[in-house]
Amino acid sequence: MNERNFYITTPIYYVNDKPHIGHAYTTILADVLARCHRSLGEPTFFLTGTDEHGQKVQKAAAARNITPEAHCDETVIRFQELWRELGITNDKFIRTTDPEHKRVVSEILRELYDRGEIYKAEYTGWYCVGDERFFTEKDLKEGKCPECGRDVSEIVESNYFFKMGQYREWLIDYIETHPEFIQPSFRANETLGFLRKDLGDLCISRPKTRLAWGIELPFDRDYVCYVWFDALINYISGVGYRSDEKLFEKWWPASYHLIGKDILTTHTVYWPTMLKAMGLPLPRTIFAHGWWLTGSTKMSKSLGNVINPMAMIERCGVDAFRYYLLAEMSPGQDASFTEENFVARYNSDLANDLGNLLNRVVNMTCRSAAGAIPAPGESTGEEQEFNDAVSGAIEAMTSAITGMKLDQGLAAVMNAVRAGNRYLEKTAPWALAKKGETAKLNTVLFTAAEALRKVAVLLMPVMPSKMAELGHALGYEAEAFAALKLSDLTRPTDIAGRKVNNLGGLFPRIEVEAAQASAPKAAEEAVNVADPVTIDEFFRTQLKTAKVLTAERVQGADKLLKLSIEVGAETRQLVAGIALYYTPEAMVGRTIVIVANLKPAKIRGIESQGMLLAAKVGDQLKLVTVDGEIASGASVG
RNA sequence: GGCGGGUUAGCUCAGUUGGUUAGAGCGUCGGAAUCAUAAUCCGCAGGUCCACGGUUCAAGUCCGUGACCCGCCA
Repeated sequence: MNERNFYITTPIYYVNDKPHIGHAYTTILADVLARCHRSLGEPTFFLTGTDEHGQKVQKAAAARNITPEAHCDETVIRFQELWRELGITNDKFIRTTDPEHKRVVSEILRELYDRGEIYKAEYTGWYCVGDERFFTEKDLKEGKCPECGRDVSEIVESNYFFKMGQYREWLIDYIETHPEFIQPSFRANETLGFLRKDLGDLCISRPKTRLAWGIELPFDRDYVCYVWFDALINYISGVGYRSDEKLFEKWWPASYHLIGKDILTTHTVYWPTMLKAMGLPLPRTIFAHGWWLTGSTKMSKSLGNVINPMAMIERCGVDAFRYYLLAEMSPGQDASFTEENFVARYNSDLANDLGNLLNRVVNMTCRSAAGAIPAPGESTGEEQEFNDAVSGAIEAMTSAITGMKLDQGLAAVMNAVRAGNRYLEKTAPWALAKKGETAKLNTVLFTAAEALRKVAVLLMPVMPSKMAELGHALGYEAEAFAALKLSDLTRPTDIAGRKVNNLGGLFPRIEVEAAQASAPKAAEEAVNVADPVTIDEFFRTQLKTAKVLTAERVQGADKLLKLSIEVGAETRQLVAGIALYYTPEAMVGRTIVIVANLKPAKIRGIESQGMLLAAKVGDQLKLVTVDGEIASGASVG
């Protein structure tokens, strides 16, 4: 491998999973690093993809009554579309169902088997029929299934094992002598801790009777290859191992395997020993990043607090999302994702500092320099100070890329941007224009514009399309600007004389009023428990769901809406005092909750056959509704 | 229970091999300015650097003990 070639991978994601912020973060981080290294002029290869075999896919496909292949073909699109949306520039998307990958896995299995690295053994385990899962003695909790607590049955099964244990000493030594191999270093410690206990052999098969959806073992057609042995090989099959040796020579060993900390052991123990057995060199660095947390809880599907990346993008744009993820997490540590935090950082860094600086420069150039960036006059200490901050940012960003500290690099860039705003305050070009000090004015406008150009190049890997817009604002053709590299920043600039374009706000501020309204203070009224109702009393009130068919304002009453609603088979009329909070149009089609056995009453001469439920605090009112689709007339309680 | 890491301004965190008044960003407050997305700039806010003990001329920075938190493993 050429030292200057950069090959980076993400894990291959389980195709049956729904993409979430964890997938998005790893992939964006890999993308930014890939773009950075391209920007440094290094040949770069970026691989991502999907892991498509296994029980869950088999089950999901069966449930849909389609083949696993068809299921994968459909679900893989979710990842591919998201990556397109996020501007991911992977050079290849590998799927473990690719014929090429399957052939390579099969060949490797055959070779290792022939060389005695893989053997067959019988072992006893426990099977939970309900979960359809196999457990070892150690997994069990008090003799029961650790997942569901039900009884398990003992079964004897034969499987194939990879002789992983024999490489224990070698791997310990390798990790100890290669501090860059596992990053951050405390993850290397964890791996060593794991290795200090005994290291067993790795079960790499499943009998087809239990799992049919997988790569068949070439030496025993009754078995398929199990999970990791199949999946990990993507890192080499994706760059031509056993299919295009020249390509493989070019890229292997990988510069980085980016992973989440949950799959540390598989990557720092299974994978290196597999490579050792194959006689291949190990990747230079396996980097495990942390989790995104909401509050202090791990993001996970089962906890239902997953932030949908797509939803965030709609709100703020892809580039800002990418910037936030990179600026906020110091790689390796966990980080919290909160909307408040996101808005604060967006407004502060992108809107107030960077976007505003660009706007100031463009506006003044239009007003005081006929819309073209002027050639500079003489420089003074003020220019020097600002330029130093920009140079510092270039230096910091460059070393941040190789040191995997992009958050720090971005901080240095923002520091330069702030220096830019400071520079304008000090030199006050608006005052220079009034006084007619053209030479100094030209110097200031030029210096600021040129600094922005450099900043844009530094931020391009993180925010490619926004920085393209910035380039356009400074009068560059899109393609020419996108082609600018970090390594070009030492060359003389060609910015003087360019016609600027007023974009009218590169990063519009996100106003927080909406966010505040959606998170009102808790009601202060205390609940009176001194006089409780019995359950029978409570159920004298019949609550039912109802669907709003029509809605109109009541003449002469600005607070009232007249609704016709469907309650099961019957249609009723209802008058509700919600007109200040809901328009008639907003009501139609909604499912609401009503008191169905309320004594009818006349309101403004109109009979109301029931009452709808709503929550009220202060000057806010929200309808009580149900969590999803349900027929009208359903009882609530 | 074993191993490892953490506890620094209201919040999020930096603090190299121990050494002058412990830093940044955000937030709060006061002021300036008006080219700009009510954005910007300046200033202030006095944090027992978890606690106790120790080493040292000198400790947030090394050692010990304890408390709390976290990670990996069992």
